[in-house]
Amino acid sequence: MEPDTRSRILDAAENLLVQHGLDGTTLRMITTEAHANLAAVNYHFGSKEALIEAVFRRRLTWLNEQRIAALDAFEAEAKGAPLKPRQIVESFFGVAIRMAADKNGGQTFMRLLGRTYTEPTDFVRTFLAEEYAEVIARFKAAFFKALPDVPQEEFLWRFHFMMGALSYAISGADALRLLGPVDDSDPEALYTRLMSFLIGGLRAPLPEIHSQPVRKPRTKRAA
Amino acid sequence: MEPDTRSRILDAAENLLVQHGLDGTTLRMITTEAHANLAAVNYHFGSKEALIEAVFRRRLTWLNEQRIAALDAFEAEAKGAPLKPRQIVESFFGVAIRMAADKNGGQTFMRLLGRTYTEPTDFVRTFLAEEYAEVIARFKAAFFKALPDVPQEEFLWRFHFMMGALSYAISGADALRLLGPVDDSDPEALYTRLMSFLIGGLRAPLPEIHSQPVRKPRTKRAA
DNA sequence: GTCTATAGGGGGATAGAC
DNA sequence: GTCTATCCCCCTATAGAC
Repeated sequence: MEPDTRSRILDAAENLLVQHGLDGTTLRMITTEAHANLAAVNYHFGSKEALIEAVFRRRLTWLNEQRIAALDAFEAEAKGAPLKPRQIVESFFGVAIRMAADKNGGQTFMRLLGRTYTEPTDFVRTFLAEEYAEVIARFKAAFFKALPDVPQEEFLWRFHFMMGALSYAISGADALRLLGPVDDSDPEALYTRLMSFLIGGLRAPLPEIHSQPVRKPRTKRAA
Repeated sequence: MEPDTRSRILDAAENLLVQHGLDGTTLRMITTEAHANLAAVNYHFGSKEALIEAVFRRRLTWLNEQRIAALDAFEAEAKGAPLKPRQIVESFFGVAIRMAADKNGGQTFMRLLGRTYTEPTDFVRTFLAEEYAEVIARFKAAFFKALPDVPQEEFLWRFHFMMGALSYAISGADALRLLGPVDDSDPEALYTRLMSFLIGGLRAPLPEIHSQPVRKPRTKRAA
């Protein structure tokens, strides 16, 4: 058992949030599992929302630092030349998959993070945007430099699709089991599989988008 | 406004569920938005869970019928020959993207479906498994026939990753906006982009998985 | 079929003793 | 820092009038 109440509450909240979601997890569930008193949450964190924010920040800050460190290392090695797409993908998604393989909470946390992107809760989105601002800027720049032939908008979509694949790779094990019996116990295999898929998607032939060539002229608004 | 109370409740529930999740949506919110009485939900559906199930089944049954119809059409045309991967992907994911472009509820529903896969609520998973059983069997068979060189386990993972990309394509618009300003208003462009990405991922070079070569002998269970 | 009213339980937050 | 006790709110579900 953790030494201090605060840490025990964070761990319990992480575990319960991934199972029951933000609204489905109650302070009573959390304090019971943490062997703490109900009032302890408000004493240590101030409110349920503040506790949830602390759960995310605890590991997300570290994750994004790792991502930037990985990118820094590749860029130092490249001495100003563009990175290979594989290196950028590795820096962003590889680090995440490796964290997801860490039984010491990382696994739980990454599942929580994965399901949170599709749950648009306002206060969560606000601090996620904060936490991600720097890492997103760095990776966009690296990708644009590495793939100058890919239109920026196209790349943003592909990055988004890649996030979806990552999310399911980590937190969609239940959906996966809908498909049939599979072995999801080997993180190394998962890493290899996902990287292969992501790079295949990223480097797919560019589609021709026959979109409206120009934004439609602004007409009177419909009622 | 819809003619009957029952339909109004279903529509209101769909809208609210996608925004607030299963636990975050209350019967009061639903009946208020539907201009119905609080007791109407229990009269028409029996319980909150039964209402949620009705919301899913109303459109999911139709969606999966469309998927199977699309596959049937391609298979009739192929006269027993394996389909092209592109045709199978089109049948499964193309139909979904097209439903997601339908403003008449399909859009909302597909976003709801996308976020539900990563929310493992027991009673939802139960009826989703039911609704998907047939379509999954059909598509697995078609894929295995089309790509006999891809190991089945590898394919299941790729299918799973593709589901993740689809989910984000449809319901992750908020996460996408974290990345920067993008135009997500053109469903045709989204369709083209996603298909290109999915097929790139599906046809990526097979990774070498250095997993434990044989299932470990069954040892005594740990405590 | 639709309403009002209410039962019965559980939620987050806090006051105040220790 | 940690506890008990409690406030006040909102939840789902249902009984019973219309």
